[in-house]
Amino acid sequence: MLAHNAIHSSPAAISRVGRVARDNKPGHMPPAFAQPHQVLFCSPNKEIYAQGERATALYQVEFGAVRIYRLLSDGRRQISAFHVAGEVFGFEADGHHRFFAEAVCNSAVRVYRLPIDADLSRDILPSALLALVRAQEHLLVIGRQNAAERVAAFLLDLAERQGDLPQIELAMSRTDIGDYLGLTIETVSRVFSKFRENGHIRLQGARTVMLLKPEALRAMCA
Amino acid sequence: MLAHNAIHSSPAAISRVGRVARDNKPGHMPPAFAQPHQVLFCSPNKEIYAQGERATALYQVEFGAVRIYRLLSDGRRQISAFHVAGEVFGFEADGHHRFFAEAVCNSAVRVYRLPIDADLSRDILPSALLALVRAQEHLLVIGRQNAAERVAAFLLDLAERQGDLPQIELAMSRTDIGDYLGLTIETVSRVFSKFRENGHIRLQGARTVMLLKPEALRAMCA
DNA sequence: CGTAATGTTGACAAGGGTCAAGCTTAGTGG
DNA sequence: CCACTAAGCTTGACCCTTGTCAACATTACG
Repeated sequence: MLAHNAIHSSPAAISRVGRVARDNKPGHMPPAFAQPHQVLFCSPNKEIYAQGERATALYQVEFGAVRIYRLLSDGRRQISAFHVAGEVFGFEADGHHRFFAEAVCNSAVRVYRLPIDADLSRDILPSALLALVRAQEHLLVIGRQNAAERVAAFLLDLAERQGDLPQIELAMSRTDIGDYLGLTIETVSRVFSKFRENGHIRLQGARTVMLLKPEALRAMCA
Repeated sequence: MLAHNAIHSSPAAISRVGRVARDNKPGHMPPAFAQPHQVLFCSPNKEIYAQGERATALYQVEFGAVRIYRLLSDGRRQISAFHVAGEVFGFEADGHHRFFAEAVCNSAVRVYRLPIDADLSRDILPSALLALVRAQEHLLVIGRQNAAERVAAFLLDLAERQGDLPQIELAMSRTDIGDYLGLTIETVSRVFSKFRENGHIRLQGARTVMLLKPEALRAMCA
């Protein structure tokens, strides 16, 4: 079952791109943190941390996108979240990572080594709670919505996070989308095609989506 | 789809059972909080808070069980978590509840009104992170595991939370289990029957489960 | 321009949903 | 104490959505 999407190319260790200048880009990061200890530049599929590793830092996406996922022993994968610019990830309950984190595309990630001081830890609670609410809402999508509803919810969520522009750039492959929505790539692809035929979206290549009727999509996810 | 489990009888308002004696039961609550502002006694299906309400408190289960859930407009329900004795719930990202919380069975819930003072808020971060990890792990179960694997994971999780005794008391109905696992009651029932036929479990009535071969169940969820 | 990775589409199969009937259990009242 | 009832649970028959397998198209890249 689903063995075809078991292949992931991320044996590479974390490459520290060392302390770099980060005094630029003032204040377009939502929870404007203090100086990160370092900034990590990642090419696609670069591993940021792995399941089982000790959790030594929190991370904030500067640009690009990151996937958080888990694997079953037979290779089935569930992506629990995508994180884009400004979002914080890497929270763990007991000092070691229960998930993998990888760059989806060329990305930069700010690294805040633990322990985080008291001021900062007040700032991160909202980020943790946001992640919790997102995960719980995603449970509803995966647990109770059909394929079309899941894809509609996904597209609307992305559009909202990209500033509600009608045109969306998908950083992730169909495999990623399937593993996020609990579907196969074939089903994802068929839903995209159906949406195109219905006039709900326009596709310019596989990764550029224009939402022609966002209301129609919104109506689907009730 | 799934309209048969849309009926929920909880129009009742929250009944405050006022300040009661709570100096008893010392220190068997994992995150030993200070005095709660009140303790709420709940009969089955009593609403603790509703989606849309302002979040005014955090809650800790004293005994019994609580379900956290969301509804789609057509009545489909997804239970994102069950909470049992000692667990804290009610975290929200922006001051209002995105979910419903109801007692599953006769229960008592400690109420800590917001804002929580600084000392306490340090204590609650671990609870929030635990809830986040649980939700993300549940995503894997719902997104990528089949019916038998989901039920196996559910039974093992319950057993672990009840102290790893071989005998489990289910506080919740098949409908609740189905809505937690993203399955119908019929499928849940069939999996229970299959596990009984395989000798993995013994059922004494519908709500008492003995795990005869926990290793076999464990092997299923990889 | 050629090759590999990614995406699309079709035919078919299967897991789980739907509908319906019957069974168990707990609760109630005679 | 037992019969009656209603709610919850189980089981069967059938069917639909989505997964599987395969072929082909498209895109990205060297």
